[in-house]
Amino acid sequence: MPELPEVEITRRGIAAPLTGRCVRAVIARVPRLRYPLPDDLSAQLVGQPLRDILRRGKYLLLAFDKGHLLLHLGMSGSLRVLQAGCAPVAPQKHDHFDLVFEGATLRLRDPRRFGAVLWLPASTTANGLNLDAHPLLASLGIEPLSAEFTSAWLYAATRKRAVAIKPLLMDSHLIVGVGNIYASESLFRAGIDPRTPACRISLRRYVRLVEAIRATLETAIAAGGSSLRDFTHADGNPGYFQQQYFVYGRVGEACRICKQPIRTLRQAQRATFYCGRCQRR
DNA sequence: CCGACAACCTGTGAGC
DNA sequence: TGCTCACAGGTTGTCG
Repeated sequence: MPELPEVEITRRGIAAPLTGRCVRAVIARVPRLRYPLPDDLSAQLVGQPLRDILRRGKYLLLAFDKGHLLLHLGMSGSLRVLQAGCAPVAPQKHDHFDLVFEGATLRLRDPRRFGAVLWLPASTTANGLNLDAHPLLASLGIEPLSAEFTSAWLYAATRKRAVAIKPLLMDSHLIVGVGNIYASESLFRAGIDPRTPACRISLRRYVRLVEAIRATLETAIAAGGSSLRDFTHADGNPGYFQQQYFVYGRVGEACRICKQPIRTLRQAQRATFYCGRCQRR
């Protein structure tokens, strides 16, 4: 499920009720997700107050004095907060991991188990601040909502890339957080055919693409922000939202701009959706 | 370095 | 109803 907007919405949704609370217990029900779960999490976390929750790409980083707990939601992961005051909620089949705080529990559900829970001790994160020292974070690309993400940067970064622009947008070593849905949506907004080789796109068109990526992500965050309260509902779904997509999942339906049917194709084994009239090479 | 592909895992919906 | 298949919002590792 989660691309950058969903992860950011999750971050905000769980930070509000959990920041400042102390960890009481760690409950791991399944020994491995994408990687084996660390076996000493209780020793590291119990008694520690949660200082902050950061996001880098699609990774969430729960900051404690002794290090960071890294969470990734993979394809199917979600987090929610169970308030201690409410009736206890029995863990379901795919509820693999609980972080029990004083007064509330953070619960990770992930049916496909492509997600991750890792412990990054402060000692290996170079004075506790430089998270980029961890191999999973070290090779991550630019944050698309940062000031550094500009058309000039993207143009320069793509001069020698013959690959089609759509799979390139999804390459987290170049840009983080843009997944299969928002890559298609951004290219539609920018009027660019998803098959266009990245090196053949002009600076002018990259100006439009960078604006489109920002608008797409920010619109999605804004749409999800209205459902933040769901993160603390006892049995609600954790704040993901129905959004009006321009092209994603709309094969055969009329383009919202020109009424031509939306088309689909496969790129890098992923479905791409686009409008053949509104988007050009 | 670049690009293409398989792999990880479970659930769901379509078609027979 | 039950089977099989294709596909699902991510990332890594391997190969040429």
